[in-house]
Amino acid sequence: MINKVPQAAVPRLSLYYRALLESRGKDYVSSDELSKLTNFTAAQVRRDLTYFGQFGTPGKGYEIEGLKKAILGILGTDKNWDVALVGAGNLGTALLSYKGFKQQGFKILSAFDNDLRKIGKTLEGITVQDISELEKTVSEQGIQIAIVATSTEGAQEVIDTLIRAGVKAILNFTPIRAQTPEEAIVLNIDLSIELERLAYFLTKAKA
Amino acid sequence: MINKVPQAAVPRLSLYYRALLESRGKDYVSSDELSKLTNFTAAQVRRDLTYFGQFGTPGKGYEIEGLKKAILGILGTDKNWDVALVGAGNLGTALLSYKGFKQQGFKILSAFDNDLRKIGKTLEGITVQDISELEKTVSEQGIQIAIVATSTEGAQEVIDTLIRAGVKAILNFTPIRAQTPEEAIVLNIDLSIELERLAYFLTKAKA
DNA sequence: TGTGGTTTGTGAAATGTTTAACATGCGGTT
DNA sequence: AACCGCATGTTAAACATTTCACAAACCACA
Repeated sequence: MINKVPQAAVPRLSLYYRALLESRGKDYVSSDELSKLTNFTAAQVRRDLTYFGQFGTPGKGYEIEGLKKAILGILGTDKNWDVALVGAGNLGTALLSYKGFKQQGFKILSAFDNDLRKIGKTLEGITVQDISELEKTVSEQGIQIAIVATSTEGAQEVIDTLIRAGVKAILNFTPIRAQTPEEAIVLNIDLSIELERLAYFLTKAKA
Repeated sequence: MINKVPQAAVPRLSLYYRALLESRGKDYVSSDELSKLTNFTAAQVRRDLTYFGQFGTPGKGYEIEGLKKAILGILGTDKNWDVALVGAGNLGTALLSYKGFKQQGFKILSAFDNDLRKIGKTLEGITVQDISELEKTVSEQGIQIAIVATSTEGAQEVIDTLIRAGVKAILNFTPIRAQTPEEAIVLNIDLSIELERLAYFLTKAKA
């Protein structure tokens, strides 16, 4: 592939996949139909898919089962992924019980906290371990994905430890912007910033 | 202002603000220093700020207190915003106790659920109300921002109700992509999609 | 008042992404 | 086997965003 894939195309792929799940009973779906299901333009649907290969048949559209498998393969969600959770507070607990993860092949395998009141507790079948065991456990289990839902204070250190343990991809719910090596990725979910974007929208709308 | 503001500039503004908070003790800060604090380029810092006005002094930089106030005004976080929370499950409860919101002037004023076991409970000083009261309460209280942390099933209906009640900005944690009128905004926080982006990164890295 | 050092604000270029438009290719039909 | 209709894949244009590079502006100091 010569062309680079726009970052935004990847989450769109996830949405196309969801749309395909809704198209049961049919064999083929056109970019036009996917467009209506996802609210992206038909041209964008076709363009996005061609970033990754040629999946359609002119005159017919995309064979649904084949395209589903192809997208799973591209995203890597045809495999199961083990995930470590750091921080078993309110948010961490909520994430542990979030149903959507398991559905797409993500399994939280171990959870960690530094709060003695939480360590040893079992939530959703996972026993919360002392954070001092983080590096050893994660590296032994070969976990590559981690979710950080700790307080802000220890977050950079937690992320450093995760990287040392071999984690390559992190979903970070703390407001810090961590420094990480090139070969790792951190996606930040920053709730305050999202609310501020909403406030900006409301403020601007009035002006 | 002739030039349109890129969508991505707004969250960067939030990050500049945070960087300014860390620059205590100084009066002025340069785009170069802000660049180092935020990992954006100095040119981007300057460009972003000029989307909203002229805040700097050539040769000196940006006066910190003035710039802080300016950003607060732009984002609308100089005011307090009341927020409604729909869905008092694990995630909703976690959001209720999330400290970062209050800090930036967002206050969850009321919470709703359709589960009889949750209705009437008081969490963080907020009593969970029956979702049937959603439209009336939210419209009476004049709330403009809502967080949706319900299950997938009722989500579109919840969002429709919020819009009817006058809500203009929604932070949506469910995986649905809601249809809303032009004058409203919905920001989607889709945890499965974020994990899938991570899986894509890991899968691609190997290839 | 003039000069030097510094940093902004901004045209212009470079880069990246989306949309438009259509030639190409495929399947079905006669 | 040839034709028709349809939807893909792709080329080119349009649009959007970021980076570059420098003139203009300001301050400090002599």
